[in-house]
Amino acid sequence: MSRYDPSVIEPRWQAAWEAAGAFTARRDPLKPKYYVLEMFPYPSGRIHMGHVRNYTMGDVVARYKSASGFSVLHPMGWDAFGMPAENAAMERGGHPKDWTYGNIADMKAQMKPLGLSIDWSRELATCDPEYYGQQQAMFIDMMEAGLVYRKAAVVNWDPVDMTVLANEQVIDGKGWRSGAAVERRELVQWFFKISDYSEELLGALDGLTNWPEKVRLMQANWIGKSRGLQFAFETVGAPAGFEALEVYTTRPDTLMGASFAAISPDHPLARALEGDPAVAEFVAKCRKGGTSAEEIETAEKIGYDTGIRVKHPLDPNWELPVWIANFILMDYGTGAIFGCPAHDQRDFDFATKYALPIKPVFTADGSDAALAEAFVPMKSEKVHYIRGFAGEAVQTGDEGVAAAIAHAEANGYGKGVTKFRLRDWGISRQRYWGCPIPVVHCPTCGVVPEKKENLPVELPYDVSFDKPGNPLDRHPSWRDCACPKCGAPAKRETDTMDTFVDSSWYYARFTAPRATTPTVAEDADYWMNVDQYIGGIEHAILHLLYSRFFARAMHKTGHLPAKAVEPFSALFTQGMVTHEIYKTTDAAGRPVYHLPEDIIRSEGGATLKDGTKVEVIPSAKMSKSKKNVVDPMNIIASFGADTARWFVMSDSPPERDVEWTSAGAEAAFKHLSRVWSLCSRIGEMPADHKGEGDAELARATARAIDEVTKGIEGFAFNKAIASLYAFTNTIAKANASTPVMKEAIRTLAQLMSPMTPHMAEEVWSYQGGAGLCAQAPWPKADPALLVDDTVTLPIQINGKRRAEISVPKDMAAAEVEKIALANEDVVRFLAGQPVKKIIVVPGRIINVVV
RNA sequence: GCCCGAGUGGCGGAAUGGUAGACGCAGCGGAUUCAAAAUCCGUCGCCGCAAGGCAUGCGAGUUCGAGUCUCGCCUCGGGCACCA
Repeated sequence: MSRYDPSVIEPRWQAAWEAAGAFTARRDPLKPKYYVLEMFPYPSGRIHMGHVRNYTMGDVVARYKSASGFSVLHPMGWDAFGMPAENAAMERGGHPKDWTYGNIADMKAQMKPLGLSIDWSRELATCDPEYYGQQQAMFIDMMEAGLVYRKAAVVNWDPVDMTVLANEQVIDGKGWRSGAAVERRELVQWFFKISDYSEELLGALDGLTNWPEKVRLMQANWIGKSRGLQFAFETVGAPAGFEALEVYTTRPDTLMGASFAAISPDHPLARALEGDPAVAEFVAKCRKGGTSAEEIETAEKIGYDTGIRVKHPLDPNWELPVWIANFILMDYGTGAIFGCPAHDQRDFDFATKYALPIKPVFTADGSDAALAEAFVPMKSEKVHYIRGFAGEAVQTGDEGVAAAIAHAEANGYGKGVTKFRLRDWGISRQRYWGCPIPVVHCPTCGVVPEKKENLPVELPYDVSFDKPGNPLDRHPSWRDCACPKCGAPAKRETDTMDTFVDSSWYYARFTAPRATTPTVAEDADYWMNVDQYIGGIEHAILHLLYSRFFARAMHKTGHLPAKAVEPFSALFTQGMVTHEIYKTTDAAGRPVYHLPEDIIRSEGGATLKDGTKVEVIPSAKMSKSKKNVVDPMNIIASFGADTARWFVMSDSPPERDVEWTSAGAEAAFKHLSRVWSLCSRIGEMPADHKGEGDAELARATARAIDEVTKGIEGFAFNKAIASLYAFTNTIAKANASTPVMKEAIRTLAQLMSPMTPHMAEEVWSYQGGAGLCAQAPWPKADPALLVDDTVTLPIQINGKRRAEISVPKDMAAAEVEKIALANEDVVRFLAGQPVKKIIVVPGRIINVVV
């Protein structure tokens, strides 16, 4: 065995795996199945360290499960539609399709050297007509199932990307991709009725016990269930048709503290009043105040008194003014509220500004003093109701709310309703590079779904990107078609689908990626669900919630079995790969960032190669703009894939961020080299070498198997790797006979194989392992070797460790006590004091209390 | 503001309520070398010559025993948000 040279061994073993078809997923009735999936990448053209970490984690699980006797499905695909392709076409010319498929080829070529155990025969790209045609078929099924509808809606319009964004895609009032300030526009849009499933999507979160608690909580908050009271105020002086004003409140117990009613500037009543120039002016002012968090945060609460009044439901003689207010949202509740300044800070600020009454409903102690700020205790807290109208005078907010709803229902002025924050999913995008919505607009029949035999509705290739907007609208002939119903000339829909639709079912498609239907029952039944899904926390809400909805829709339309409505049985969200940032400033004082490879790191500082001092900024997510990126290809070229894989899995727990350091990468390489030379040394040992350490090494081997197995099972890869370091050191120092040494190093190879599969194969074959290491069964630890005959027990005196003794594992507590008290250190520390109590925890510890 | 999560050596991090700091990095000492790199061996929380003392953000509490459990604070990170 020569020097460790990954550039030689890695391609060799990759070829061997491919020749053996080692990773081809097969439905095997004799084996349990295991489906492991990492969130598929967007084909940007380059892989980054985050990909390496993500796919290595999945690969560790896949290889481990495969060795453990499972029939494993571990596929890979491309989330290939979306705007970067169009942006590239606009910026650099060329065609989105060519750009995308070119990137896929590039990225695949970069992923292959990582030696991932992926079944590439199942590869798919969402921009393949073979894929999106099936998506169109499901869209039509969902239309028939009543899960799709059109409506005119005020949408978030991204003026740069010239497209509509889902609410979920608006971040701080800006488009999530372009970063442009979002405007409001009204368009007719296609929607999925995800809100039909609000209750179910919320309730089913409880069953997702193998999901991070954090993600479940984020989804629950997003769905946002609330219980409250809806009732109508009778209006006085309102225009015709507005005799009643519906309001919704989650605090009906504060009804006696009402001091005004307020409506959103988008409320129909506000619109009806816009004939008044003063109202029109005020409403326009409200709409201008953009939606960015910064603006909202600093925006002053403003209101306009309409002069209309409403009658309090509990006292017809009590009238409240109706204001239009900028802080009332039209799309939550009914777009109208009653304000209770005493118990809501916003209402308090508003009332203070416009001199409206502030009357407490409840207080902490039953007094009725004037308030300096709103009193908003937890609903679970008990308070004294001084203007309550339902239930006990002293009760919790929750009880007060329940009593108020009961009171309203009993007296017929309102009813308890449950509302959700979750809104329907608008999927229309005015873009070219997406899945065409398969419907036709017919002058006589209206909106008609395309016939399934005409699918896929394929994107035309001959389009231009010289103007903003949707190229499909401008295409000379693509829109022209025959009405699927009456055959008359008609026009195609030009909206394409949100790319989140594409990623909402790809996991199901992987079970039968070439089928002529979206899924195949036997395949879906065998492979679903995804047993382990791995990806970034950034998809905690959107992608995962949409997928959960889509799986339900696919079940309803017959494309997935009932057991697959929660498609991801276990979810793991991995942390990012971070790196230090290196900064200098140019003559004009602007920051200049430098790539890690241009930096010379020395003790206490860093310089450029010409000696210029560089400022080192603490580790942050790798980003092109900060230039703190390490190209996986460079790492593979200098150290090999196994080193990159080993490093990203070591040190940090997988859910936490890992900092990439060149020292760490070199350390990983050094360790692999050490394993390599250890393997050589053992290979050169004479076959008849005898040593004294056989039993000891056998025990260490068993312990390593046990620890690494537990580490992988528990997603504690860093701990598995720590055990492997320790085991390597043990073997290196061991003096055992040749067969035991060989057994140990072969076991080491197997235990390392999920992380460093190429090195593992090389060691395995060199030490006479049968077949491929990748196909060898996972080693089992002999339970008898996991327990030691003697144990070392620390002895504490009053909780402080003072001595330790070594006793046989099964020694009776009384006997242990005797030995402990006779120990010379113990005697010395006790100094004759009487022992009050002695606690012996078998196999763990002894504590002497004086 | 609300909801989560986390604070352990110089650093990344280990630790079913039971010997705090596994494993790795960096550091230090040594071997090898003409020398260096590489490699190997040893050492490595802080104070102290030592005995020993002090140490898991801070302060209490529960316990024979607390990094771990409870309560109150502080700091940092993440998510949500004029959501009625």
